[in-house]
Amino acid sequence: MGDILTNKFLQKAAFDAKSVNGALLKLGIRPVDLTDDVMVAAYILDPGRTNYPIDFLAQAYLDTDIARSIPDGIDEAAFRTAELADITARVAPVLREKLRSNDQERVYAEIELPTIDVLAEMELVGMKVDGDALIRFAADIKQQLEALSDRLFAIAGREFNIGSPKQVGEVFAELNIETGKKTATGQISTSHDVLVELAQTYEIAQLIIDYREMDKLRATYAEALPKLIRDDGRIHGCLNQTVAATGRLSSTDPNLQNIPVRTTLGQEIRRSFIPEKGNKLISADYSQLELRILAHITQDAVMTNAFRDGEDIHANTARLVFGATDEKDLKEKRRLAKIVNFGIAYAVEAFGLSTRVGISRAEARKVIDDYFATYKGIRKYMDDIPQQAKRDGFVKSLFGRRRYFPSINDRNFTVRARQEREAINMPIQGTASDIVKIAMINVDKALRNEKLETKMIMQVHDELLFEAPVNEIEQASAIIKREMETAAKLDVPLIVEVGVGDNWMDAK
DNA sequence: CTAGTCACG
DNA sequence: ACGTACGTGACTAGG
Ligand SMILES: [Mg+2]
Repeated sequence: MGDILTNKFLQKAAFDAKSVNGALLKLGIRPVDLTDDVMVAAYILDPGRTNYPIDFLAQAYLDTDIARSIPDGIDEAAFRTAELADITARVAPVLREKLRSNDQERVYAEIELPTIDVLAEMELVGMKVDGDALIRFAADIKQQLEALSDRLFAIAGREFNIGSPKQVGEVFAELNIETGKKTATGQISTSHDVLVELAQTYEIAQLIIDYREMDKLRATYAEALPKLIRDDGRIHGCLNQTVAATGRLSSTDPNLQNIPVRTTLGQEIRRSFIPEKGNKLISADYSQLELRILAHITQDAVMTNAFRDGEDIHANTARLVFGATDEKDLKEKRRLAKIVNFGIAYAVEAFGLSTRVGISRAEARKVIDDYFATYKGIRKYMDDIPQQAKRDGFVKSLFGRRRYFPSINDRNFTVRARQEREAINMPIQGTASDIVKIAMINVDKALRNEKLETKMIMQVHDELLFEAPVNEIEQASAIIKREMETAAKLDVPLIVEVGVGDNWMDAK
């Protein structure tokens, strides 16, 4: 077996190679050098599926079914394992040929396959978490929640389950508080946006906002995470490579890509992610990655030059599009520009922009028109991509990653418009995913070449997080920054900001 | 199991 | 005139 796995002249295909090599890695055995992962290959061919079970691969690519029953006298687990190996070996060349004819061999072989072992290693290393700090935080929050409950019940004139949107809506009705907005099922909406509006007039709305924030932190993080800390003091979550339709990774069990960072209270959670004694955390994140990619893809001269000149892109937009002049003017217009710059990558319309910025629809319409008048290349892109998707059925990232849009010609306006927005966003988000994966592969390799102990421990879409011995910090930081900034050569520079700290918050 | 909500990029 | 910003995952309530 060992001879087969280490024989360089044999082609070896796996189904879910991260599980295979992760298990080996855990035993201290070097990962197998695999020529194929059929699950990942199927994901690259069509990343829009929810999963890629072996039954599907057999059916779709070999036109066969897996056995409906186990032959007499054969152990079920043994049979299914052999069958999995058989189908994997047979389907691998079929998938390879499809990748080749799609011109996707490089994204598969040079990005996705090398990413697998990097992810396996990251999962194995895990993240150290201060469980006691989280438990203390949870206890503290719980007291505050009880105090808040009492105030809420006093205002409502009765007790109710604050965690139930339905009951919150009922309380609002009893107090004659009009929210205006309804949910998809006709219920009164009590979402954050609605509550912020109501908070202008009603104290209860602000209290519910506060309650929700604290309860979220309590349940999802402060109480959940300590239970997941293993004997080594670390959390070993899963990084999924075949889930997101755009090429991004996803994180589960637990999700470590949505650790709070925005609110002061939430930042306490982030502070509980710490290095081992003698180590520090290094956080490296791309500055404006998606906007830089948008500039590159659209070849918009104005935005491209702004990035080349090292401009503050939002301030630049504020001046060029919205005519900001003096400092005071700039501050407000920069805020608007930032929201528009983000929204553009999601194909925001006047309606969406108006509610986000707090201006009228007519004003929002003018803002978007002015934006496109300045960034003409971006307007062209917004027109071209949906056409491309309608013509080809898919769009692709800079590195050949595809996403299909089967409903982009739907007769239903809403369905069609949604797919058009998804199509507009995909090359941007998809290319960002490509670049970050390339960076992960290259950083990992460079750290190994230099024989450093520094370990990559998390990826959060445009950020890589590392744990490094203190004596390696300078060298590792330089390697990380260099490899991330040179992961792709675009017509605009890629800029990475590196921070070091004794917890995830302070490393920012 | 689905809906509603909210944490992140 | 339609519905209205992309991509995720987890928790709670309620059926
Ligand atoms: Mg960033």
